[in-house]
Amino acid sequence: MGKRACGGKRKLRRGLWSPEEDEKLMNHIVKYGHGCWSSVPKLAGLERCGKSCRLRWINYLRPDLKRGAFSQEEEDLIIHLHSMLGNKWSQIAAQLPGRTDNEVKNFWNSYIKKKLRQRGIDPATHKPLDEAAVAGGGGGDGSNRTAVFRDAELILSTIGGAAAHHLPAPHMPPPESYMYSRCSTECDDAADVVVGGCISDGSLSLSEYSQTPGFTGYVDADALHCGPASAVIPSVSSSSTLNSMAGLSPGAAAAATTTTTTIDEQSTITTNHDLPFLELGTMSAASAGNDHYAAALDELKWSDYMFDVCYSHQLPPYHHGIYGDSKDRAVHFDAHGLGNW
DNA sequence: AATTCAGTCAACCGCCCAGGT
DNA sequence: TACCTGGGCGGTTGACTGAAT
Repeated sequence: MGKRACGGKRKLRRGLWSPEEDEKLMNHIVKYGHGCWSSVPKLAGLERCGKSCRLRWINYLRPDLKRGAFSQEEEDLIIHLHSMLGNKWSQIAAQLPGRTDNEVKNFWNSYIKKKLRQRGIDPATHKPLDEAAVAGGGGGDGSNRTAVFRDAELILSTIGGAAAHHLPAPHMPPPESYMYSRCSTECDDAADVVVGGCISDGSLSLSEYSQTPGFTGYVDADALHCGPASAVIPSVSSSSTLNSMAGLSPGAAAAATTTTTTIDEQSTITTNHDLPFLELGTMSAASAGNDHYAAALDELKWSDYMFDVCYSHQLPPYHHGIYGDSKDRAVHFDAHGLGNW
């Protein structure tokens, strides 16, 4: 099985994308949508394979990307989700608006993994390292995640600071903002797991992970394979949702990301997925004085800049150079068809 | 100033899965 | 039912960059 890597007979370009290629791809998708990815390169006049175009779009050109530094809340959420899902980067990223699976994966591998190890936690199992070793060398697939993970405790004991108190210690009752819903199937491996201070008595899903007034992270119940009783919570970071939003204007898309979703018969939660740049700005405002957020703001890259400016001035994006970063790769895009967003 | 090293991140590769024929 | 194709995902690689020596 398995297909050949893209390329085939044609000699296709590989490696880093040039600004010109980005422009071609962006203009094409803005005008026509991506449709069938394999036809995109031809239609867009690119000597790339469809896969490469898709990846470039999803990981870099997509207008809803947040970029910039991960916030403490995002980091906490990633750790929690990883303890439940393992290396399901796409599912984890789906709960982090504006983040891509690649970004989350890189962040995990380059930063969180190391941080957990330094704290004596096996990043694969979320157990103490010595315990993980006894358990049989720690199996790197995360399949043995079900016994004990104390990320909340870890975070509380290590980061101090603003975000820590938003996570309950394992012995503390959860704040009201934590809402759990029972799921019917496929969550058995979560049995007896300590999650944010609650020990479930069986199937468990963390349906809302609300930590700060300015930040709400969501666990897509479907992403947790928690059965049909759970509702799907839209996430603007998922590519499927992005596709569905392709027909919306930015304003409409922003509006569309504010939804009310019924989780089960007892619980109703209101999601408030602001667009990424707005969210980051909100977090920053809510966390004034927190250097972490200040740093995050400082590291805003082109997408944040571009969309901030465009939305706030009711302008279509891409009138501004999209490469607002230090690489100084100014490119201007054709604004036609942006009503499609 | 030059070199080495480590960290980050964009991109590719190979596999799996779903849908169509 | 078997095969084919496209989309998607996770793992890995390699270029780039900044810090350390």
